[in-house]
Amino acid sequence: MSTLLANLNEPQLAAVTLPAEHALILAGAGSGKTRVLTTRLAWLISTGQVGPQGVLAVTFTNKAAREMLTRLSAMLPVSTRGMWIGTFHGLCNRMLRAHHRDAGLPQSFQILDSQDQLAAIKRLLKTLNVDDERFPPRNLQHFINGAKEEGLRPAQVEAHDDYSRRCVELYQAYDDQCQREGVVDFAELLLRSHDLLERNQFIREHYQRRFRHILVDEFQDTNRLQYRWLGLLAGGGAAVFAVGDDDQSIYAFRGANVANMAAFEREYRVRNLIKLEQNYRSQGNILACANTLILNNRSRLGKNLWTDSGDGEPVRVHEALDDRQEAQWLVEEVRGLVRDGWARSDVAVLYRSNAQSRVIEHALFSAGLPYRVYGGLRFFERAEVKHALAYLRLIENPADDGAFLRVVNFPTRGIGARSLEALQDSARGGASSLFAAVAGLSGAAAAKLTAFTRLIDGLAAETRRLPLPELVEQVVERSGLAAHYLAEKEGQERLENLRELVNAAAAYLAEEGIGQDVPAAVGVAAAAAPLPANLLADVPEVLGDAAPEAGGAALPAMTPLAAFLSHASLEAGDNQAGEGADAVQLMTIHAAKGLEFDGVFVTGLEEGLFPHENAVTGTPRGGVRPGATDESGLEEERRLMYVAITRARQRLYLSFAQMRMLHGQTRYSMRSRFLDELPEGSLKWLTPRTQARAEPAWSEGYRGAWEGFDAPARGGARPAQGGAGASAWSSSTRGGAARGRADNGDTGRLGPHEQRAAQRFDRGIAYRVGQGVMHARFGEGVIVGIEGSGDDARVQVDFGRVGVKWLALSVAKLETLG
DNA sequence: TCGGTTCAGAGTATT
DNA sequence: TCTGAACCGA
Repeated sequence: MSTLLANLNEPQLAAVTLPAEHALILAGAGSGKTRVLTTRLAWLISTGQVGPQGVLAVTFTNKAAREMLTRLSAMLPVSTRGMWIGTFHGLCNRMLRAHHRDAGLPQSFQILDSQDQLAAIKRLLKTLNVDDERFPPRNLQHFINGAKEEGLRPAQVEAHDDYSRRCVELYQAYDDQCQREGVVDFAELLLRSHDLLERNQFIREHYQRRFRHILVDEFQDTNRLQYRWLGLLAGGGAAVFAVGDDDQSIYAFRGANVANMAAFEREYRVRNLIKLEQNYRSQGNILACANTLILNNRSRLGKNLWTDSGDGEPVRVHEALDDRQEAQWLVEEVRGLVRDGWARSDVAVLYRSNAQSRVIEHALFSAGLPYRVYGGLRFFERAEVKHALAYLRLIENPADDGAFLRVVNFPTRGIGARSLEALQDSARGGASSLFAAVAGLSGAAAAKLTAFTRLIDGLAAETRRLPLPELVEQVVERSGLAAHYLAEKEGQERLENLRELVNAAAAYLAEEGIGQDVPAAVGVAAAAAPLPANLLADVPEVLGDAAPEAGGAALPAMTPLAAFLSHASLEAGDNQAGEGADAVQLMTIHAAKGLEFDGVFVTGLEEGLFPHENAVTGTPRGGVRPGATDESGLEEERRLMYVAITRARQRLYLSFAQMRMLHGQTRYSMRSRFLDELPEGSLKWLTPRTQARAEPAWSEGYRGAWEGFDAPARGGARPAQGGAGASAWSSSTRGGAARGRADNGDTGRLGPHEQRAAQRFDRGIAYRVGQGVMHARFGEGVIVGIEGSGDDARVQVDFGRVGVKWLALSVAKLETLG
């Protein structure tokens, strides 16, 4: 015990040892959140307040769940097997497996990942002859998932017009299709589990009695449905211990509802609110930047990070001419760090959007610096792996039409579109699965299709006695997949991935504690083999309550194969590229959340990119509203910046470029407003700090500037679309009231940005960004930047094909146009 | 049925 | 500019 609680700081200790009541822990970045969570768990158990079976701990990612399990077993001499620690989806899956009948699901229902779901929707639209131009599958997927995450079944979705009525119909048809085929999507796992708890008093009370303590990680990321799910579980008096950080809420776009934190505090009458503000990760200047920046957000619960490790180095800021130069500079800095003895893997390069990685990769590659890009295709998402899984799914559940269509003609068996159309017609007529409909078919196509179903039947029968890894191996061989990739020129890697799938099956069994000698296709309980503890350990207990006389042997059990398939859906695996190597780490800021590095580069700090244009204008969410600003979107971007900054332990670089290739066109942007929200004293500019920022291109001011501006006849002279990133502080300075020439210093109700811009204007340069000009030698151009004043004044002009030039006004002869 | 061409779209993402 | 998906011809 003493070792368990040793070295906790005061608020950490207070949180860990709170009484069995609801609590909200506001855990700042790097404040030891995971430690508090796991130590709380360990403390509750080791003090005998609750047994390992009496707690439920839920996370968002498998990684976080694994970490919690690992740390917990290091702290406690207790087997974590069978404990309810996992992701929302994993735990819901577990619950649905245990009560599949009550949940209205077949014993071995399969889980659709996003890819599968989209395919299912496309298939549905085709079957129903729906115009997929009017109802794009992606939109429908979004609509369906959105509804489910709000806890809404089709009947409960409000539809006020024909279009949304049709969407609701399609939602219903999609759910029917899933039900027919015995599959559930990710959102359905949660919703089904929620509905089960809500409707079935017996099951609900069982779990309410069982879980006395509910611990939730990353509470700021919960959506409404997850909040309600927790509510049902906690309804019997469990103590909810919610840990989160509203300042790190960066997933609103995928349904996260930060308001759940405030709602929790209110609805659960939380009396224990603890803030963890001591940061053990970053040095002072870095924290000062984070703290000062986030003060610009209005909607916060409020928190201020501190450290006792000193100021450390200043935060370095670099301005580059363009994206390539930014990357080049970065490469030089990294080289310097490596020379100084840094490991490359201690350095991370962060960016707002994936597209930005290309230029950086190019520069790193050219310099021979090893790097690793996070994200991308993961193991179980690979085409060849999905193909193999589709065969396995058919063995487990022949009604899975999605799996059927995926592999019926892969490798090719001469089964073309026409045969499949005939089959689909027949299946529709008989309301049966495609697999079942094959039997009723006649003609030339029938023979080939029958050969396919025989293959599957044969595999199912002959592999029934085999342990899972051997089953997988057999399927890879006899499906023809192995031969197919062997014959393919570039099939080597795919073949290796298929071999890896066999290993993954073996590893899965080992992890779940299922004996390797258990036949894969035979129900685990029926075979009297050890239960896959994580999946079924509590079933007897549940059924024991329901029907004390029912013995465990009568249990409907899931096969190791079915269990492995759901594992494959729920955990997509890593993208293995370059793992373990000493390489510079490249990733989006989103992907960096939760990680930390000695050195961090945050790149592309430009208006339009970061904060991202769409977030600021509220597009496409909420429709295109040019010129509008979206405060909540901007605040989320700022939190993203906060996350980025707080990844760094020791050294932080912030960089931006004056122009950047975007969508094939050169874009000019102002530096990000976030840079101007950092405390000057904590920064060190590596390049001269230029003057004021202007309003971003898409703002009110942008339109003001371009109105009345006649684009030069030669299209090339006009900056690329949205190009006058540096446009128009001239008009925006007056809050958009009077347009045109800025001629006074009325800065009364202006924000800091506008004020600075207005001051700049007072210095009396008669040019403005966005202004068309004519140069004797370079021709027509557009001003994209202004610097200095008086005799030192320079303007940056885009002359289209001629290029972008800085011109000193005292030297260059410019004529204004328009 | 494959392979080339064309076209649109290009923000962040876990399960 | 670059990518992925859809489409058409052999």
